[in-house]
Amino acid sequence: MNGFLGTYSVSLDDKGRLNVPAKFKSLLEQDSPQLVTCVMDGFLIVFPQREWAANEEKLSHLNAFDKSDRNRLREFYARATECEIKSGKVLISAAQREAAGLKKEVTIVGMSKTFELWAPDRLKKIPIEQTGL
Amino acid sequence: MNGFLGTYSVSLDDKGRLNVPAKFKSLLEQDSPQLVTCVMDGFLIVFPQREWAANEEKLSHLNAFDKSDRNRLREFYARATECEIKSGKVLISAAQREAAGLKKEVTIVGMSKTFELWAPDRLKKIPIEQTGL
DNA sequence: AGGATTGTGTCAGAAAGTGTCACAAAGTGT
DNA sequence: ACACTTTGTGACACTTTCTGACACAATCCT
Repeated sequence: MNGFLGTYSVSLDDKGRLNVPAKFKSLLEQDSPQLVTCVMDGFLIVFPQREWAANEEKLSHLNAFDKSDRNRLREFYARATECEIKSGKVLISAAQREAAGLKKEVTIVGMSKTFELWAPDRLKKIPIEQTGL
Repeated sequence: MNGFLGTYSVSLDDKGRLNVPAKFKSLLEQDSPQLVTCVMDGFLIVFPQREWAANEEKLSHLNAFDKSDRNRLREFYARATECEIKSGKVLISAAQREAAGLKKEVTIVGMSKTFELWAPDRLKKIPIEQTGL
């Protein structure tokens, strides 16, 4: 597999753990069990560790002692949580589940380098724009 | 873990001690139990000992006999307090709690090399669009 | 010195996170 | 279509972490 592709429907277990689909799991295992989940506008993005680091890189020019730079850095870091695949599952923290409106059912959408976690009803509301396809 | 990430909500105990989240604790223990807390603009920054030293390094070019440089140095040092993780907890002095408006509930925000302590009501959310994410 | 205040260690119960397993469902090969 | 393999679900027991409290030590004040 070349990247995360497709849409999957999975369910969280009683403790809020996500069972990573087998296809994604095999991709991740080549890398490392480390992931970073990041709250976006109503959904979560899951970055493999390496991919996260690449994004972090882009912020390296910001100055942590400048007030507005610091605010931007904070937004970035505060939304993120480092987590790990354990026994094939990833625990999504209560706060992040809350932020993304995740209950039991979760829709996973592959986005090549990353993938997204959606509450099914939120995803349905996103109109399909012209993709140029 | 590669850095402090994420947002945690913790509570101070009856003596104003902060229970450091386990994920941060494991990061700190690789380093040392020494920390420096520094009052910023309405919140506190917590530096692991080593990170504090690195910042201090950056200030070393300032001239202690220059009036405005000296003012900057004073600001930096005067606001800081050295403290230590003891039995997994860090005592935040009454003065610093006061300055940051910390009562019982505290929001911890990871900032990679450092982390911040906020009174929940002071920490405002910035809409995603303005963050450049 | 005596009493108040502040700081420290510890512990029990609650809450949150983890490993494992049996079964169900889905996918595969013949 | 069948048996077999892989994947996903739900549950349970267990471990770790967090909270709130208490007892005690150190410090400060008068």
